[in-house]
Amino acid sequence: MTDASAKPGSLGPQSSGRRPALTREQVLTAALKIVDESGVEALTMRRLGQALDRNPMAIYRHASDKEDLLDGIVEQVAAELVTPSPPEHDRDGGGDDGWENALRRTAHTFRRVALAHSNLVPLLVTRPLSGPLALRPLGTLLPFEELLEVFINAGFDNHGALHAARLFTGFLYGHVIHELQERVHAPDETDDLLRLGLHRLPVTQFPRLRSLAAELAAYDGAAELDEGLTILLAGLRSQLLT
Amino acid sequence: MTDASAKPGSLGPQSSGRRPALTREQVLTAALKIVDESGVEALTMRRLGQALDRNPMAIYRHASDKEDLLDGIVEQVAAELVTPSPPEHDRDGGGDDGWENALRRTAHTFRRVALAHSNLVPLLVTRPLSGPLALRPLGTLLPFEELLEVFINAGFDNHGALHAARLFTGFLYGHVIHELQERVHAPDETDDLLRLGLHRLPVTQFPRLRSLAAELAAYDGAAELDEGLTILLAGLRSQLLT
DNA sequence: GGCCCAGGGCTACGGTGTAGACGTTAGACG
DNA sequence: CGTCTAACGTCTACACCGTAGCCCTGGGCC
Repeated sequence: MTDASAKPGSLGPQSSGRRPALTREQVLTAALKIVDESGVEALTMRRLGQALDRNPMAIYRHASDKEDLLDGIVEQVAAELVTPSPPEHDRDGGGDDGWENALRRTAHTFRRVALAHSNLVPLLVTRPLSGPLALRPLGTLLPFEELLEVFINAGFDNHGALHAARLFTGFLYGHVIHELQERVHAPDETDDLLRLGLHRLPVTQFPRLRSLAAELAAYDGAAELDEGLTILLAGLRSQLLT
Repeated sequence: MTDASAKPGSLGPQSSGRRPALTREQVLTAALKIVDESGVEALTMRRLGQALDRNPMAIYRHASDKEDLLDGIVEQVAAELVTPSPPEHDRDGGGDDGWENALRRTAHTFRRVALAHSNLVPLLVTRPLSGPLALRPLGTLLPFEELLEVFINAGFDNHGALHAARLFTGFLYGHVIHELQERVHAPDETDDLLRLGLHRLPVTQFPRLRSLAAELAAYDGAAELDEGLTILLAGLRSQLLT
């Protein structure tokens, strides 16, 4: 051990400095970067250690597990979803259909964030399944709490609000899943059928899908989200009036 | 066909008789069994080989990849979703709101199948993200094609049908994800707050969620699905009338 | 001073997916 | 009949994975 050649030092002068010490946030940010750039399967303890210029095992000081690491990433992204400004006192004014606009904004924010971290979407949607709701990282529950608030302020009772909130987040999940599936197959092909790869589908089994080539080609995520919102909000509104 | 009693002695180092040769379906069935019983993370090439009493490498003759294996499993479960009886000629009769009932049935079937393979749900929801729609295993597209059929017969135009089908499957995804999250934490505790683990949540941050303990405790999946359907169908119906 | 202990480094272990070469056989075809 | 071929199964080997366990170090505490 006398040989303290300090390994891949390559840093500044050997003598003094200990490096400034990692924080959980740095770890999570680096991990998220890897996922964003190269996909979930590229997120490896060794690669993450490399990105942090630390020994892979150092990570375990800030995340007990790889599972915990993934939870942390999701939680960090979930933080991008919480609305920064609590519209507290506008309840008196036009609180009439304000809740619908609030939901529209929430939906578009969710869409934007999800698309900005599209590689993370599988985790975002799937992590909640790893355990009962109340044991999930608190940060991931905050957006849901905010939704509940919106619905209750809109006039739903407890049961209705819980239900509406579930319906709404389910809708959001569904939307991004579908939108991410719309990746074009061969962008240089002119014919819609070919460009989307729909020619692969047997005509007899998939008459409907094949005939939708034009619609599929003209996909517009934001518009689709809005249309879905219109339908969903109509349903919720009718529920509220009874 | 599942009966594999054909195995002669199941031993005899290399006695003589050749075993009846594997089929892709057998491989997928065995894989699905492992997933159902022990979770996705337990599905390992070696373990699957063991379950099939074959060398792990034999699997690669029937699935090019582990990815392909997973796709195959999902496809097999998707086959449980296709409605066996095509109601062809009842189009004349009471085609009025028949489509709503059809959707209700579809939804409950989906729920039943998803809960029967709850360990597979993450894959079911997530696999579609692994590539463009038209490149997915055909079997997984069939339920979608059937949905399109329903909506078009109900009177939606191409665009509307595509949209409605996406909305509907997104709703189904969302529902099962939420339902699976309702696993009770400590079933022997009498107080709802404690039993659900909600006491973990800081009161100041989660007033709404905590106050919903009773509702959360009384969760009924089928009922929730029906309520969601009511809302969603109301929205779709109003869309159809315009 | 003495102590503690959080943060980081290193090695090592058991497990993973799968490439590649090799055997064996059932059936096609002359 | 013999020969060829393609499918199926086996084995070995490799690179990589998550992480248990132990050590060292330095700054804050009494």
